[in-house]
Amino acid sequence: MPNHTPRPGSPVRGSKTGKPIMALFDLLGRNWALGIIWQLSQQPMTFRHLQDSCESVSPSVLNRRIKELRESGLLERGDAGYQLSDTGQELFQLLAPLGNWSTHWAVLQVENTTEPTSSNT
Amino acid sequence: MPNHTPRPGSPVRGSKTGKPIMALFDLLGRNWALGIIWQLSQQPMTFRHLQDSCESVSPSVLNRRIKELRESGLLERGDAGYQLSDTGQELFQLLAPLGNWSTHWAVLQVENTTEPTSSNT
DNA sequence: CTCCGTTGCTATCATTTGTGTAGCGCGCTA
DNA sequence: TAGCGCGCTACACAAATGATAGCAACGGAG
Repeated sequence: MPNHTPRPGSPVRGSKTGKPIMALFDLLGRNWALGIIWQLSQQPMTFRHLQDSCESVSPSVLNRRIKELRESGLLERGDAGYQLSDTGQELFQLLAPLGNWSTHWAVLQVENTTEPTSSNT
Repeated sequence: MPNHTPRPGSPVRGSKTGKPIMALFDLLGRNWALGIIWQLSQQPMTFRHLQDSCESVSPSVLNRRIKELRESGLLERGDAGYQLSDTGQELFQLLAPLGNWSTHWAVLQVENTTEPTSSNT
């Protein structure tokens, strides 16, 4: 079982030091992890609803991410399904600005895409 | 070549809508992407130096991440090697708080690890 | 009770991604 | 010329992910 939830203090994928920030990056740097947190920040969701929100995430991966996020204390089960824990809410507060920034970034990307050569009329 | 740099506005891994936030999450949710940004935020680095900073990243992956981050406008080449672009700096400003929070999170994790049963004195 | 739909979740397997190692071509210095 | 470090590539193997099918449990309707 080479796949384990990254924990600060213990070696993680690519980091033997276990620096908290690296453990966090290992946890969040897995497919759909950030997306799941993002979706759950809006409202608690059932497993299947979460699956629908993340358009095409397979149940195997979703289940793995949920398990990891639960073990990391970011996510928990409630009456309405899965939801962010207090810790998860804290994290989301830090992540939230990425929403606006990403649209700003999108504009820059489109500019660079539509204007490969920029120094003319 | 199924591996392409996620761009806002075009379908990304797991998101056909191409919502900017999802494209960003797709980009950052790849192994070492966040770590590379984190390392480069401290100082520009050469390819090999970056490889050492990220303890065991293989050159193939590092090269891929660099290419993706460059195409995304977050990273560029300078005299001292690779460095964050202005856009990349912007992003890092938003990510920076994660550094402190991750240590806070680490404390919570350790508490839960050392006290598996919590409902006593 | 059976039937039906929904739930969370697992099993399986093909595809994609990452790892680890070796090494190339280049430019520089001596 | 030889030696060095540079960015980067090639290759084979391991790991993670994607996609699909399906199970057991629960609740409500009949």
